[in-house]
Amino acid sequence: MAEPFYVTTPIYYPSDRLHIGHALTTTMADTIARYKRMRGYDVWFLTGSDEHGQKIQRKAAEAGISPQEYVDRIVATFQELWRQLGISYDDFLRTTEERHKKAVQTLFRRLEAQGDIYKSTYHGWYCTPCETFWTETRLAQGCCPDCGRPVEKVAEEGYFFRLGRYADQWLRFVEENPDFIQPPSRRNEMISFVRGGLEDLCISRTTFDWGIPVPGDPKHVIYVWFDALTNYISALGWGTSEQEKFEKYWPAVTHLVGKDIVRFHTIIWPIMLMAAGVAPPRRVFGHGWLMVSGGKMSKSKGNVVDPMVLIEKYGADAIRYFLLRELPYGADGYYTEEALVERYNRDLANDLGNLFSRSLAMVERYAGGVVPVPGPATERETELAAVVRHSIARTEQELERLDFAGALAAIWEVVDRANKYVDEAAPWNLAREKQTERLHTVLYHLVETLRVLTVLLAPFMPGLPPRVWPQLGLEAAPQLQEWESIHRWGSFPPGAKVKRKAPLFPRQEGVAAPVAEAATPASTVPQITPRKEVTLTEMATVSIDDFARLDLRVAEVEAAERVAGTDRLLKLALRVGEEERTVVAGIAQVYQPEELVGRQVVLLANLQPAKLRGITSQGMILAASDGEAISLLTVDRPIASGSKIT
RNA sequence: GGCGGUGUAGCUCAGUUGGUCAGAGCGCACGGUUCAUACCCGUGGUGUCGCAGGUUCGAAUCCUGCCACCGCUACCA
Repeated sequence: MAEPFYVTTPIYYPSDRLHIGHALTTTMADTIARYKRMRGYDVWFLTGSDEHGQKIQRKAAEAGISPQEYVDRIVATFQELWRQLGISYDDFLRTTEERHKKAVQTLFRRLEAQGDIYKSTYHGWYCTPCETFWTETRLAQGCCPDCGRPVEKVAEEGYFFRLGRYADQWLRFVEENPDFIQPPSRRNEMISFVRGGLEDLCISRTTFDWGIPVPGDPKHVIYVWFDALTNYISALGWGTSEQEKFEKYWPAVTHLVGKDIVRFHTIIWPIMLMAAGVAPPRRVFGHGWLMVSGGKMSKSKGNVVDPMVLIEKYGADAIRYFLLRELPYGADGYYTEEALVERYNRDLANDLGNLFSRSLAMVERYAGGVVPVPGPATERETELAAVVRHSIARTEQELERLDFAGALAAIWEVVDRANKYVDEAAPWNLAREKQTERLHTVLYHLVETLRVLTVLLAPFMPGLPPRVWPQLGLEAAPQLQEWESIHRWGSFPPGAKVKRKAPLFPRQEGVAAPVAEAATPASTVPQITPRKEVTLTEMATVSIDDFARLDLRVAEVEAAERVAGTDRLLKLALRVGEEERTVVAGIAQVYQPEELVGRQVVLLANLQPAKLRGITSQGMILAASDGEAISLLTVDRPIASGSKIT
């Protein structure tokens, strides 16, 4: 019986599109889910959407549609983002689903029947300009502590959950389970919060009706946290006649949440469960925020970063890598596009991608593309193997504690060591001196290192292995792609045919380097500087060899159509000699599809394929642009399709 | 206001119980190499370890005070 592992993200609120911060939590969850699957766990990965509440109701009304229709539309964008990011969730729970509503009502009835829920009146202080509730204790001379203006006393009839009754039980639980709340700094905060005394929690509202009705009192709807948190068990079938999933996966759960909602997950949620006689979750991890210019992302600050745009530009793997690499354990990280490009170029292009590139190039050049039989290992190989072994152990450790940045740092120990190994072993010298056995030993250890790296990186960058295995000639050897196999150093089968292809992560050129600011204070969030236009004089010169690396071809447009939902993109079917290519081009504002058919255009044929709007674009059509006008490059007189441009 | 935390090279940060603990990565400078995506490898400098006292043979590491910054302080998705 495989050990169960259940991982969840928060269910996101579909009042708006998701931003890069949501992608962070979900990417973390996906990475740990993929890792645990590779380790043989029986994994269940849940995400979803929290669809009730006043804000949704209001937004839907503004849009002139029903709340359900409104959330249906937004949730579709969620699911599209997760698809593009490669999120491998097993279930997507929507709180408007019957299965969820039933579970919430069952839980409500149960707690009410045992006296843990009662009807009373909610009192609080409300600052109308700030739209914020305050408790008595936090008021500054009876006024709003934020703006100093007077506050209003508000009272509303509501149902209350007896949180306070369980404070001691909670403290005992947390004491007996020191790893329950992570990181420890959050744990301490929560403990001191509970020690300060727990008040009962108001869990219903009467001011709107887009929600789950209170059983037997439909004037009230069940409010936010009682509704939302229950998703973690309603999705497993809790409280129904079909709750095998609940029995299997609960409470072996890891809840991943942002630091802003740690309290709800570590205090309210476990107490709801305790009251219901259900075991509390095993682990709640509160990660930091991804900060952007101006602090936390928010629509009003206008600093929201759309992950979809970044995925189109840099690829899902690169975005996942950045998100996972940039947040030190439990702390905040900082996003700027420059930081993203710098990470990308340094870690992915220069170090990792280039290691694959140079290694495979040498196997092709010095061994005819066939992985050779290694000779006896020397101290160099022993040391390389030791670094690999250490890195694997550390990666596993860091992943268990959800330190993704630490795990990636551990993996890069191998990347760095392997690059150094190439330099020390200098295969080009061995080839020149005809030290064939030694040369074969080095090449073998290089490809074995690439294999291990690919397995290690699979949970982080799921798009990588499918691109790498064919290059290593291992696409038909699934057992060598498994996690367990990397514990057996030297498993790479000699005789495999490698096939070097385009760089895995081509360098991102043309984005302005970060402006060197003198002594930026540590507390200052880096500013996002607009992308700089590169002028002629600023471009570095290239050699004729650099130019020769571009495979430019004449292609004929066979068909063209607009890409639905965009106003700039055209999908083109091209004939390049004998070959057919699909290319997406951003020229729809200037060119009509029908005027392009039959024309000859210039194609950059060996550009790394990219997905645009879900369509894989296999190359790029060249065009001139002065910022507004666009003019396609074409040939001066007709010539055979597929002709090379030199 | 209350509770907790942080302050170490230009930047981001490691530094268990006090004695090679003054470090890593990035950036910068110089050198090497040519397999590779102008990439990789090596070498190097800078720090009064927030400030001021104290304990100790000895403190970045313990104690006190001060300064600065951050987190939590309930019904907000």
